[in-house]
Amino acid sequence: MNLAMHKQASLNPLLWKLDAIADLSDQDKQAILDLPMSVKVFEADSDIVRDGDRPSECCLVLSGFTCRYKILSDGKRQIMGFYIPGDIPDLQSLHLKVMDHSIGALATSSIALIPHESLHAVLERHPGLDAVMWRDTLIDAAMFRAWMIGIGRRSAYQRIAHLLCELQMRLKAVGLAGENGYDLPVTQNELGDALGLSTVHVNRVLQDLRGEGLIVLRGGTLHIPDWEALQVAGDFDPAYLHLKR
Amino acid sequence: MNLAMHKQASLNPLLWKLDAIADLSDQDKQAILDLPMSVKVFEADSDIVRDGDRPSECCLVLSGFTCRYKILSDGKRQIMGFYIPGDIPDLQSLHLKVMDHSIGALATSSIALIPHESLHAVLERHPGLDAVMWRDTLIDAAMFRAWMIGIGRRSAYQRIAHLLCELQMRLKAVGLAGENGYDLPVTQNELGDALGLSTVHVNRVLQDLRGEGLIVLRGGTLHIPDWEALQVAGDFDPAYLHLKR
DNA sequence: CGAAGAATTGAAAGCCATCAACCGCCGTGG
DNA sequence: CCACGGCGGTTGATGGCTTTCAATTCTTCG
Repeated sequence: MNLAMHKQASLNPLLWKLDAIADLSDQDKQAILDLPMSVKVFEADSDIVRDGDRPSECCLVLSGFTCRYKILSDGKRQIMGFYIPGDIPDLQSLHLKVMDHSIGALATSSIALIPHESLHAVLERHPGLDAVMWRDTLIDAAMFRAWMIGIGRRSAYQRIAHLLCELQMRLKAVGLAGENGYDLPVTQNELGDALGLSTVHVNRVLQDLRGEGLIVLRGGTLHIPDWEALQVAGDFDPAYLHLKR
Repeated sequence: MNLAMHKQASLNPLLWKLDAIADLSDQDKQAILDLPMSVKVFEADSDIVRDGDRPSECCLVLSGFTCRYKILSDGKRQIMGFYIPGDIPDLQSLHLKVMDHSIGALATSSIALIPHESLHAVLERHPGLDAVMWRDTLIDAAMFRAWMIGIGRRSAYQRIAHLLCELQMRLKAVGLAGENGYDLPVTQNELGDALGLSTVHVNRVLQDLRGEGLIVLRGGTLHIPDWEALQVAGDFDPAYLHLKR
């Protein structure tokens, strides 16, 4: 990647993200940079795409923090994933016309909207990109599976540790985490909805993790004093993220 | 679909399945029928693909009953999905080189093995098929999400009802379920591993479901006396399966 | 008929949810 | 400048769904 492209990459977290999961040719990268998109800012707690929608564009997270969630008939919410800059949480809408869940902003987020037709056209002309995008949705599915395993078979303590590990890896891949910590603009209530736990229990387990010296979490900033130990506590194996390094 | 093709379709459950989730051209169908494949029979409780493998072929279920699962470091097993004739549980291996979980046979199953290179070649020449296959993996991901919601936010009673509903819909789509029931060659232990429940609790909840008159389950055969009621009990909405009808 | 696996039952314990209250921070407005 | 209001975080008590352990019955099949 030459200097000019590097500069553009910093403007486009999508390239950072794709670079972390696959090898892209320069033509493919340029094609991405040439994609038409309109940028829109979403306030915290607002919906970007709603359950039942038939989107005609995909949303690329440029900054902020978003999540995939669904509201059940009894009002409970299950968050199924957190999406950070570089992610396209509704890439699937390219091939699944009706949304079966919602995408929402947890913090103020700027979102690039890319028309389906533009994406389809680019993917058709760049088979390599098509493969990478497919791969991205497959990694998304792998994260669902990891999440499922956590909810199904791990204790609350392990689950939270695992989630914090996953975010560390993913945020670092797009340059948004340091070696041992990151900003986590997520409430304990939202963590609970993500992990299938009550807010109260999340609070208590976080205190346990703090007590063990595994995390320092204050004011939306997470510090991980001992990365190895946290991985062990969360039974975390990053293989499922399918990152290149 | 003309008569000749219909006949071949009965030989290839994959066509039935794809027909249920997308519109295929006759050329696309023929391309699928022309795929080279070798058939292999797997005994119950044997692995078809293993965690850590780097498959060079995809496995298409022709008959039997298989599942996707992962063993945790403490020995617990989480089953992440059941796969039935017409499904290609490791289609993802086309773009994710290393398996992050295993595929196993729950009942004796005949599996068609299709070389990656053949699939890649066909998908390249048939963009429509490429889209359908991508769509298939996206529906797989949607099932993970539905599963996750169940484990995270639904009671054991709802979860089991929901799973039985899902299988009814999917089996019917490939002609393996009647209007109100199907063969379910799955032990209560396996149901538990799928739903994040203990065997004992699965047993008790099944008795509850029987007591409510929602299911009749004996000797691996499930009968659903009141389909509507079971859907309500499981809070089941088939939208996530993205079936055409 | 015997053995192995699957289903079932009972009792006890534990993790986590629920309910309810209180604290602390921070932005707003008088 | 300080009171107010709201949200997020924290704490305590209680209860229930589910697990675990253990033992028994039922099924299937060689």
